[in-house]
Amino acid sequence: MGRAPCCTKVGLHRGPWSIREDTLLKNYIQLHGEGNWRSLPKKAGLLRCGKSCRLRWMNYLRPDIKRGNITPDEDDLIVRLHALLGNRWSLIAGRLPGRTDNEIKNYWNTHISKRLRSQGTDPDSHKKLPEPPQESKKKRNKKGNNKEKNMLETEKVKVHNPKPIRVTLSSFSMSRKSRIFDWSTRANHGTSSHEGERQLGTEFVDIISQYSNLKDGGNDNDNDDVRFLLGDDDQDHGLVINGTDLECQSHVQKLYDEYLELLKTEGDQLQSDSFVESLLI
DNA sequence: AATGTATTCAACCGCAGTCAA
DNA sequence: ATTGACTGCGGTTGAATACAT
Repeated sequence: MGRAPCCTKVGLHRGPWSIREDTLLKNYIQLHGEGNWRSLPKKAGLLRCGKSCRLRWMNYLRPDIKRGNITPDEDDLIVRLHALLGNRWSLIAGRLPGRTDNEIKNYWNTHISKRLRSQGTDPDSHKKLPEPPQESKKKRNKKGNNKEKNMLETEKVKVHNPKPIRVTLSSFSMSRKSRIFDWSTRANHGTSSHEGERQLGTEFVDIISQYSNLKDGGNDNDNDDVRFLLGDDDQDHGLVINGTDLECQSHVQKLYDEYLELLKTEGDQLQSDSFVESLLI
C-alpha cells in the first residue's frame, strides 16, 4: 500500500532535534505515555511529524536506552543472532537490553559487516567466502588505514556464552511482520499482579539459572542479573501468554532451551535452520 | 594549517501489517 | 470485502566528525 510521507507538511521541522524539542517530547510522554504518535506532536507543542517523534523517543530519549560502546559480549550475540535471524534488527535488539534496532543496524553495517569480510566471511550468509580478500584490492590501503589494520590484527573470533537475559512476559509475541515468536528483552521496570505470569516467570529464571549453573558450575555472578520482569500492557502484542496456559508455557520453555543450546553450539547451521523454522509459525 | 577522504550514526523514507469503520 | 489511519520495520541518506596526506 504505502502512504505519503508524513513529514512533507509545510512548517514541520526536520533534521536534528534541539534540546527544547527533546524536553517537550520527554515531558509529554512522561505525563501521557507512549502511543498516538500522529496526534502527539500537536498536543506536545512540537512542529514535528509523529513518525519523527516516535523515532526520536525510541532511539534516543527512552530512559532505558543504554549508552556507550557495544561490549564484546553484545558484539558476539549480535553476530550469532544475525546468523539466526538475518537483518531483523528489531528482533536482535529485543535480545540486547537497552540497545535499539537502529543502533544495532548501524553497528552491524559499520563494524561487524566489515570485520566479517576481512575475516573471509560473508556477512549476509555467514559462510566462508571463496577467497580471502586481497590486500591490494583494499580501497584505502594506499593511504594506510591503521584502524582497519589494527582491527585485522587484533580482532579474532571470540566466542562468548550468552548472558542470561531479562525478559518480559508480554513480549512473547507474534511479530506483526515476521511472525517470529518474540521474547524480546526489555531493559527495565515492571511488576505484575498476575500470579500465573509470575509463576511462568520463575520457571524461566530457573531455566536460565540451570543453564548458567551447568555452564559455570553454579558460580556465576551473571545469575544476579536474572530477573523476570512482568507486567507490561503493550497493546501491540498479538499473543500474551496466560500463566495458566500450560501448553504455551512448555512450548516457550522448549524453544528457549533450544535457543540456548544453539548459542552453545558453534556454527551448526542445520540446527540454526530448524530453530528458525520452529519460530516461524 | 589546509585539504581531501573515509567513517559514523541520527534521521528520513517507503513499504507492509494490523485494525477499525 | 474494502478502505484508510496508524504503527513498526529495514534500507538509505547526509551532516558531522575523524583521519590521512
